[in-house]
Amino acid sequence: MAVPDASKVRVRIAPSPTGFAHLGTASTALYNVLFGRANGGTFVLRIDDTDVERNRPEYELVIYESLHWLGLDWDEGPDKGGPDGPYRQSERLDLYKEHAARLLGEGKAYRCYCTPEELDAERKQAQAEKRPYKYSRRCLTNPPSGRPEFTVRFKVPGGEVKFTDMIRGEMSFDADLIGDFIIVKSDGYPTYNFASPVDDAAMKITHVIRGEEHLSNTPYQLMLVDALGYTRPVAYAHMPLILAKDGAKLSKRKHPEANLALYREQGYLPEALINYLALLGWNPGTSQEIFTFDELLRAFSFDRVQHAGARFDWEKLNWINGEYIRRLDDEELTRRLRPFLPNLDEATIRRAVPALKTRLTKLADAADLLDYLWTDPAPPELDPDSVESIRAAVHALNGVPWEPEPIHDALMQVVEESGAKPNKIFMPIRLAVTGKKISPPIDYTLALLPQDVAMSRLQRAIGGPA
RNA sequence: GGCCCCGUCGUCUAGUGGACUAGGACGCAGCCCUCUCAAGGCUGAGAUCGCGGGUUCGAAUCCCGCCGGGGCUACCA
Repeated sequence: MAVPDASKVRVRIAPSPTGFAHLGTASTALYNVLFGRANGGTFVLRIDDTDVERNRPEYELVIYESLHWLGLDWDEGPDKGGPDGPYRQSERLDLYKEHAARLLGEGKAYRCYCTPEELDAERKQAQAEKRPYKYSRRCLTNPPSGRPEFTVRFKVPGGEVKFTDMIRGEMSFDADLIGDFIIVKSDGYPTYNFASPVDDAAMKITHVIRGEEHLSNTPYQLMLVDALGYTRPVAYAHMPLILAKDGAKLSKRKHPEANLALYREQGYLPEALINYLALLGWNPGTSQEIFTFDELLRAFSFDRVQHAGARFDWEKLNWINGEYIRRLDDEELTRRLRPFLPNLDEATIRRAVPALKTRLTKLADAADLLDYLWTDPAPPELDPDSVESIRAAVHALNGVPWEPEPIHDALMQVVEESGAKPNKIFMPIRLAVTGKKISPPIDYTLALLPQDVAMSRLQRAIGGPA
């Protein structure tokens, strides 16, 4: 979508450090970066830490790490600074207080002394009478006295609130249905719907790109923007939600796949995750599935973003990740595999890489495939034929140069002499050496092991020297 | 309950009134390749386009109603 005016595009994400970094944060960040970069804009990271109860400073670091890992770097943020800092809402309290005071002074907001219990009772009664709930405005006309604690409520002007959503088009909400809502909590902190538009305005955010859960928050925020005399953002974009397999919104509690750290631990490539996330809720209109970041940048546009939530699907992610792994050159795969194979030296990993490449859906799988290199498998139960096969193999392998090709030739000799199918000979060897029925081709499997180790495992399997 | 968003193969989706016997991808099944497992190649199954009414010569596409899912309705964001 074209940018309507000449002013510099500024986008932002505003995660809350209330738990591990969320998949949705990555997705929102991606779309912000895609739109921001394509329009030569600035990407701002703001930390929305106004929930004193749930905030934890260490989670802020987790957010940084996850975003860096994905390559979604920001231009301004708490750690980098920038012209519109500070970028942590907990450090901008004075700003919100000023704005609240202004609203109070102009009669656009008022103090509310109602207790949570009283509010709850109001709400319950409305529900019992089957009438839509709106705050009664008791404290606007007739506030109780002698109560030290108060919140600040915005006096909702009502009317129709319209705005442009780059995905859904022209939106319109009836603000007469919205009750006076709280903008400053009794602890002095602003609520989300107050701090967010104030900061977006102060930070000159031109395009607000966020999850769909904020669609109905937008009229709240726009009324505040208007009341404060700020100019509204040029446009919004409310992205479809990422749903869990069961169709529910991805929650940190119920769905482990919401945790961004999981993908790094499992060995998903950041570029593969990005690719998958881009395709969740957006499509290029062509059959292309694999994109470099630059291709994404060029292809992305909000008018091809889906309106409905999309379910997260491990299978598709696995396939994309496998595609990316297969496209890595051997050197690069070796490098990326290193943290996942702490028991192996780099040379061994490098030798294993060609066989690994087509067998990995994620890097962590490599350990399952190669663990026979650092752990002795239990000797297998073998029938007499298998014992015979291994005995013949031990003879044939004796003194053979320890490389896949000579090993292969020697073993094929055994196969031919036995007149049996190759599998009859190879499977017992595989079992004896790896303890598993599945491995890369037997010659590679053997060659990766030091010759003496391989030979002793074979001998042990047949109960002594051949 | 009220307001808002949404509804095409199991999943992600193409589709904007006739080229739709509804296309692609993942997954699934079969075959080929093959020492096992993958990767790769080929083939196939899989969608009464949520349901019911309209409009039209003609509807997945337009209109209405219903149903279903999700979001907001918090001193969470």
